[in-house]
Amino acid sequence: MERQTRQRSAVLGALTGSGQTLTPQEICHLAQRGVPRLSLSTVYRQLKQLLEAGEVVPADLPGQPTRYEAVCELAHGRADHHHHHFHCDACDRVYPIHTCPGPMEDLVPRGFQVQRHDLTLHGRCAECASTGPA
Amino acid sequence: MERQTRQRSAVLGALTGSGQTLTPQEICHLAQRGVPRLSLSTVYRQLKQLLEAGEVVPADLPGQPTRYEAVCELAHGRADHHHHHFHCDACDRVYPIHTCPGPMEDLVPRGFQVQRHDLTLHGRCAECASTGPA
DNA sequence: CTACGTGCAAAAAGTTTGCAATCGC
DNA sequence: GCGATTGCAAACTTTTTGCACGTAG
Repeated sequence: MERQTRQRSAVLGALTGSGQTLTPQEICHLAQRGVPRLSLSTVYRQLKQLLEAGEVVPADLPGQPTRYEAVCELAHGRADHHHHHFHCDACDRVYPIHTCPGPMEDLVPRGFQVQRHDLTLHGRCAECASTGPA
Repeated sequence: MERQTRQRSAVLGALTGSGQTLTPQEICHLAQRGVPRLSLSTVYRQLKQLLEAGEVVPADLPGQPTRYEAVCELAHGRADHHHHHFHCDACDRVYPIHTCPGPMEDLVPRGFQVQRHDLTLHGRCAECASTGPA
């Protein structure tokens, strides 16, 4: 069903090309390098389709606008790869964390069923930590 | 500086009274039982003051509107008590988790400095798990 | 009495949708 | 050519702000 439009490849290209976890705004700016008249609505619409197609996954960090990341770049080729995020408070970039502290079932009271967990680390990335160790 | 207004106690009362983690909307509805003409703006303004006063802490769950919780009820009396959250996908309630999987420094690449982490568990709470085990 | 707090309405920010024009297939 | 996709503008949601009135101290 999905048509191959310039906008679609520009959106996906912005994500895979950056190898990062981006907000819709950032995606729009990046993708406009290839398609100048690209609108933010189209970015949202394409993101929705790409989500359903499993080519992109959302990364909802607490207290921030939803970001998106390309599956192929960040998930090492596995569509369902479980990973977490590191948010640099200094440069506001988001890095994938491919390790996990392990099962969480023990943390909850009796009777609770844990199906999923999100972990977000905050701090300073290597670059910002070395630049200005505030 | 902070004045003791009916609105202020209604907002704080809604949080402490419920013992839950609530959205500003929920707080407003609850608090309007005592102050019917309470406006949502005032809820936000009081929440901001209560945050600064350390009587309330925000709980930003990924992909959801920000919720707030009263410190005294949920943090066992310690203003800086570190805790996490369990979100029930069925009833949409949020429960505090007072345990923690432990230090997270090992998860990040060399050079990264971890200062903080947020953990959100998702699943079904005891009540919903027993009611209808979907 | 005076200044902070309140309610309302409007604004800002992020996201979704309606619609006519466009473009892939 | 047909129908999905696009761009624009308007709607919607969550949160913030401007302003005149109310009220605590």
